[in-house]
This record gives sequence, structure tokens and C-alpha cells, in this order.
Amino acid sequence: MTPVCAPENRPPARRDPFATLNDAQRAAVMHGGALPASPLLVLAGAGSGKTATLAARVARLVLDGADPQRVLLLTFSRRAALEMERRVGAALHRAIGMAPTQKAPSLRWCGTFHGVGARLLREYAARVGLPETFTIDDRSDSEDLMNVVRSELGLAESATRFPAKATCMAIYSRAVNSRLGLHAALESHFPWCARWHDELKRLFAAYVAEKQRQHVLDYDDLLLLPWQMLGDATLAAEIGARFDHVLVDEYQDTNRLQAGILARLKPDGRGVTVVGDDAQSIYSFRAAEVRNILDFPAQFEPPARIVALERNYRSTAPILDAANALIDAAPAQHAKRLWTDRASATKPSLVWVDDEGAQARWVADEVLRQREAGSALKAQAVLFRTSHHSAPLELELARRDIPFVKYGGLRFLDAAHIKDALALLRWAENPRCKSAGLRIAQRVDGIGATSTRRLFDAIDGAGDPAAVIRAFTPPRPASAAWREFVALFDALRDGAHGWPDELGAVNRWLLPQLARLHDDVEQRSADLAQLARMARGTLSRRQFLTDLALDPPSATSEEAGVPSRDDDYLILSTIHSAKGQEWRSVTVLNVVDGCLPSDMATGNPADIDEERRLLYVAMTRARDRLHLMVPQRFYVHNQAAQGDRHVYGGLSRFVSPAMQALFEHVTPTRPEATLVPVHSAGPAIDLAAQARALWS
DNA sequence: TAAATCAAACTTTTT
DNA sequence: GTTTGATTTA
Repeated sequence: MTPVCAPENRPPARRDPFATLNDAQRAAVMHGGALPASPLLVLAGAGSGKTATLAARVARLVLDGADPQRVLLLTFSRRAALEMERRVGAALHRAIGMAPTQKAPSLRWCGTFHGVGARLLREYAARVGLPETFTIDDRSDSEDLMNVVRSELGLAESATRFPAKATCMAIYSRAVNSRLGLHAALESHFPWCARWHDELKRLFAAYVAEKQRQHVLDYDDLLLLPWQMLGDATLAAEIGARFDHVLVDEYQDTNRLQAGILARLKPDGRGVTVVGDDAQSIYSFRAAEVRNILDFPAQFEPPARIVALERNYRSTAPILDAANALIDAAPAQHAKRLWTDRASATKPSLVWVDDEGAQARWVADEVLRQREAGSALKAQAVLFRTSHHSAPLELELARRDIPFVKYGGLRFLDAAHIKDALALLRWAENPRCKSAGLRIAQRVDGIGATSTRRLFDAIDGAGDPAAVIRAFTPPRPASAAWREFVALFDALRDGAHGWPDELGAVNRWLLPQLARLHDDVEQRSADLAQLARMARGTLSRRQFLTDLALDPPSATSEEAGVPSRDDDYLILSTIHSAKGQEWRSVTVLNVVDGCLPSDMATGNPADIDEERRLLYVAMTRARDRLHLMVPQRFYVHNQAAQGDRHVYGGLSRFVSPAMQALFEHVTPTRPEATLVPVHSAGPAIDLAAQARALWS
């Protein structure tokens, strides 16, 4: 974690929690004095104490009399929000000299744009014509709904293939979040779908109508609707006046819609602080717009003040040199240069291994070596571009009994049985919700697609959807099973079991259905029990569903296992999920062309630049040790055209010869001599020619 | 006629 | 391992 006390290790002064800040940090913290100040942009390089500075600024504002209830703090993830709240609390404790047991004033408005958006929409629902009981569809629910509408409009049967549901959703989302509209979204990011413009427009209109009919919001609505709400001058003034200070973290990863919300909330920028680093912008696939941070200062008259945090407290000089060399090759943006005084004789290493198997073995060896040398597993992380890149390593770790926790990729909530349980709750909460209903109805033994369609045709026209569900006559063979389901549904509607006990009833009903459909009921049953445990801390079904939709558990085993708190485990994470974190030792897998940059992202120069920043983010997570792994050969699964095959990638194009010189080169000795060096000269004998000669 | 069952394809990154 | 499409079964 980035230290609040700078490395000089001065004892923290009791009444001045800011004594340890460096000059730039202090400037950011003190900017503007007590009243809402002119806008401020803090350019915070990797490891420059960004979180500490932002937390200190909030603490300073509160000490100077700001009302914590009137501070809006927007973060990128719920995890970052919690961390920020903790740090602000700690800084206040130190400043006021509170006992550690005393609670610091809590920040009521600290969360993600989506989370805060959902909250505002609930509060203002009545005034903007929204049903107060709306539920939130996650991305896969939205895709399912898009698929339903797509079929209803007959687009699935087009002579030439119409974009798949996920693509349709991506286009819709891009059009909304970029605020550029359908035409521009297609031109810039989906040119191969541009000829479907008119059909897509029709599809999206129907999709929106369907959401409204179902009292359902998707992720994009949580930004779009607040933005539209703030388009009303009266509401904008009223809501804007509720906040004296608005601070936004990770501003480089906001999209135009989010920037629009900020602008409508605080048109003159008074009291606004944004923090970020354009070199770490890695979310453009989610329509994040680097221009937000680049153009921020000039939005205002006079322009916003810029403070750059350039001193890196995290990494050793050789690691930082390598990272700087990498990012220097990127098109110049906000100019800044990270420096550190953490000298070290240890260069980062480039580790050349034969293939992914050798990579997994080497990493496991190295992890154990470092642990023997006194570095806890938790202080070490292995990062990778895509979730499945860690699969061989996970096997190797399991084989050697090395515990690990994986962040990113497939989530707990993505498992089919967990979705079933949540869909059941969601359907009880909102019987109009089709993505939930379609899923659940078909879990009932004897109910399939046709019966479900008939059911929803009836629901669509009805005033009381729950009554339709109760009165529905299923096909004869399914009637007993349906009665059983309706009994559960009614109990959930009436709150007969109470919250969170009703999850027990849900699981009792669901398990037999799962047993019928899958054969690994044990694990699924354990997952459902885990879900029930997670529900314990929540107040109501609605809150539980909202929380989970907006803040899914980020690690596959974060909530799953029962690893006691002091257990030591290795961290595995996608680079995206590693944002904002740091470890003593970082190993990056598959630093080869095709993985980094991903072959999915080699389309245009902007995509390549983003892949470079991704590697930059990965490298700058390291404090003392950094290893970039270069398997000479790696396996590609299930390619549409050729099936599984090996690919000879070679070192990532981002690691230029000049940059390579900044690394130690490690070539583990090979156990056997059967491995073919990739860069050997031409073959001395030509077996292929001999084989051909047999038939000529 | 509808549901269950079986075979085949598909997996970037995430609020 | 899940989702989709095709075939078999009630």
C-alpha cells in the first residue's frame, strides 16, 4: 500500500497528518482552502501516493469544516471506495487524536458512478417517472433480454448473419456511454456491423421499450438516466447543491457519459477534484475516454489547476527505468516523468522459457524460492492479460499445494446455479423481469421454451403479473412441479420466510432441479450455501440484489472458500483487476505478441497503445522484483478456423531492444535436450523434402 | 407438439 | 464448463 508517511519514516505528528506529504502532494491536499475551490486536476503517476493524497485531501476538507455528508467521492470500484473510506477515517483519527475504537465520520456518498447513480435514481424515482421497485440487470441478463427482443423482431432469421447478442449489447452500450450515438459507434468500433444500422436502431428501440415494460434497468441506465435527470435545470441545481465537494478517482477511465454527469452536477467546476493518470488508461473497451482527463483543464475559464505527482514511492529504480522506457515509446500525453530514490542492484528479469508448462513450473519454483527468502505469498502476484492464461499455472499450483486466490475472469456470480438463485429472488422482487422469469420458469420440470413464451405473453398484458404466474396452467405433466414452484414463489412474494432466511427455501427448491440437470451437485450446493452466507449481512432482498449487481465479489474464491484470515496465499489476477494495487514481487505471464498485445486488439493503433499501457500498469505494480515471462511457444485453444494449435509468438513488440538491455535475461536450464531452439539456423537435413521425394 | 437429451462450439479486459 | 443447435422421446 502506498504509504501516507513518506519513506523518511518520520513519526506521524499527532495534529498534522499532512506533515509527511511531499510538496506536490501537499499542494493537491491544500488547494483552495476551506471553501469549494476552483477545479483541480491531480496527475498521479503510478505509485505516487495517489490514494493517500486523495484521502488526505478529503480529510483536510473535513478538518476545515466541510460536512462529510456533503462530499461526493466517486471511485472506480467498490473495493477502491472502501479503501478510500478507510484511509480518510485513519487520517481523521490521527488529526483529531481520536481513539482507534472511535468511529470516524462516514462518507455517505462514496461509491462508483454506477452505485451513486442507482442511489440517486431510487431517491428521485417518483419525480422522474421511474417505478420505485426497479431491479438491475447485469450484463449477461441484458444480453439475454437483447436476445429475446432480437428473436421477436425476426432479426435472428436474416439471410446473412445478424450480430450476436453480445455484439448487439456492446454496440448499444458503446453508443450510450460514448454519447456519440449509433452511427458513430458503428463507424468507429463496429464497422463490420455498419450495414445493420437501421435494424439495430429498431432493435435498440424495442430493447428500451422492453426494459421499461419490465421495470428493469441495465448498467448503462445507471449512468444514462442520472445524466438525463441532470439535464433538467431544476433537478440539476437541486442535486448539485447537495454536494460541496466532488472528487473523482481514476478519471482516466471515465467515459463521456460519466464526464457529462460530472459537468451537469458542477457546471463551473467549483469544488471539483479529479485524479488520474493518462498513462494508465486501460478501459477504452468500456468506452473510457482518455480525452476526459487530457481536456479537463481547458473545460474551465480560467483553466483548472494541474498538480503532478511524479515521485514514485513504490518501485525500485531499475523497475521504474524499465517502465519509463516502455511508456516513453507511447504518443506523448500529459507530460510527466516518474522518479524514485529507491536504488537497487537488482534489475527486473526477462525469463525465457519453452512453453506454458515450463512457464508454470518456473513461476511455481520462483514463488517458493521467494517465500523461503522471507516473502509471504500474499506479497507476490502473478498477472496476466486474459483470465485463462493462468490455467496451466493454476494446475501446477494445485499440484504443489500452493494456495492462491484469483481475481478477475469468471466470477462467482457467473456460475449458472448462482444465477438461478439470484434470478429467482429477482423474479419475486419484480415479476415483470423477463430475464429472471425466462430462466426460472424453465428450471421447473416439464416447462420449456414454449410454455414460458405463453406465460410471458399473458404477463405482458396483465395488470398484476404475480397473479398471472399463480393462475398459469402448465402442460399436464408439469402441473405438480409448477404447483410446488408457485408455493415457493408466493412465499417469497409475501415475505413468509423473512430475509435472509428465504434463501434457505430458495436453495431447497433449487437443489433438486440442479441435480436433475447437472451431475456435480456437491460443489453447486456449497456455492449456494455460500450465497446464503453472503446474504446474512444485508438488510433486504432488494438491497442484496442491488449490491450484488453493482459490486460482484471480485475474486473467485474471495467469498467461496473458508480460508481463515491469516492464511497465506498467492495472488493471481488479470491486469485489469490489478489496477491500483501493488506487491513486493510481480510476475507477468505471456509477454508475447498475441497475448500482450492481445491478438483481439491489434486492429487499430489506439488499441495497440492501450495494450502497451496495460503492460505498463502490470509492471508498475511491482515494488522490489519484476519478472516478465516469455514462453517461446504457446497454445491457442479452439480457434474457429484451425482448431487447437501451437503458436510461436516471440517476445512482445513492446519490449524494444533498448528496453531489453534494462533487464536481466534468465534462461532456465532445460531438463532435456529434445526441445528445439526456435531461433536456430535452417535445418541441416530437410526431412520434409525427403518425405516428398518418396512420392515424386 | 413440447420437452428432454445429446453433440458441438465457444471463452479479452468489467461497472 | 456453458450455451447453442439437432435429434430423440413422451
